[in-house]
Amino acid sequence: MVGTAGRFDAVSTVSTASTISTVAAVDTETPLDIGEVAARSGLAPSALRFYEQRGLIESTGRNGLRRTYSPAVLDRLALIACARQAGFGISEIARFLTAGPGDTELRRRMAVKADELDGMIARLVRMRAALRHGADCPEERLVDCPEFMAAVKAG
Amino acid sequence: MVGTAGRFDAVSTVSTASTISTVAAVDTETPLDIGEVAARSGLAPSALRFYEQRGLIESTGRNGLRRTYSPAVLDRLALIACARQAGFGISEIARFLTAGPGDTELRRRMAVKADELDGMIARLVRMRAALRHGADCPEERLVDCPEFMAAVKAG
DNA sequence: CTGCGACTTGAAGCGCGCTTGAGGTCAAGC
DNA sequence: GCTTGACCTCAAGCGCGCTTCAAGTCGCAG
Repeated sequence: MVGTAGRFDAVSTVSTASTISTVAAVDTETPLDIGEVAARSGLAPSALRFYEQRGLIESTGRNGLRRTYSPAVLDRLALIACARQAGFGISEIARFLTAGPGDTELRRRMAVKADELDGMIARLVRMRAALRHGADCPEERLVDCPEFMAAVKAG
Repeated sequence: MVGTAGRFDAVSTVSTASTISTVAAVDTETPLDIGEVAARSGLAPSALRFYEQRGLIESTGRNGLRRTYSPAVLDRLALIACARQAGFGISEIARFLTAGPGDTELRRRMAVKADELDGMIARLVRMRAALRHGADCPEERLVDCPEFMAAVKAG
């Protein structure tokens, strides 16, 4: 159940309601219900509820008791996923997402974070080089390969 | 207590015993006791014990009942930190570190991981761009800034 | 020789990011 | 109309990566 990730199962909602657009253009109006969003984002409904509870996303309404979301939430989820992978915590992301106009403090912290990302990216690039080298390095134990270790040390 | 990270407090061990080397060249022989390693790596002794228990590092002996480590462990810890930041789990890192000669399966997985890092690095780079832009974007709410959102979507 | 303080062990605890369970509600298909 | 099944809420649980606790041991300064 868990391993079997998001499969499409409620595409009907979208395809039935198109009376306006010419082709199959991406609908930015019709609300998606949580199942759809889950399927498209690859996240579990429980995760979406969790995010909503934490203020990362918001539902635009209900269909019965099912949450419905604006299609725009998908972009937002992409952003969240991106930020998560960059090492941001949930509450931190929430702060970024709810950033007001005069929130100079937060903007400053964003710049700081960007600088941190510099270092992180550099480390990841070295890690990647190390892995690539390690993948076909003839050395017995990887740890004994100077090139492998060097890739990590530098920086 | 916790916030007050590793401060030097056992440097005596090293400085007292130097009868050999000419200058203050980095000693690759004299074992470091756990406090030293903790101070130099920025990790807590408990974390070092934890890593040892999980097979990520190994102590070379004891000084009384204190663990002692080869200075080489510092490189290894750097590698581990790097790998951790790249999203590797502890047990996964252990497998990489204990890689044997004929472990082709593991080498293949390293290549896969390297490819995953490609995507990850790309996302981080985009995240960085988004943060840099967001840091001085005049838009009211960051989420409303098309350039900010675009930085995340692409890719 | 006596403290002191940083280490030792093993087990329990914590924060984070969700997931799972119990018990319930609703919309749609038969 | 009734069943089905995906959602609902709220609370508890889980895996990961360490940290903390309790009780004990040791090396070194005074």
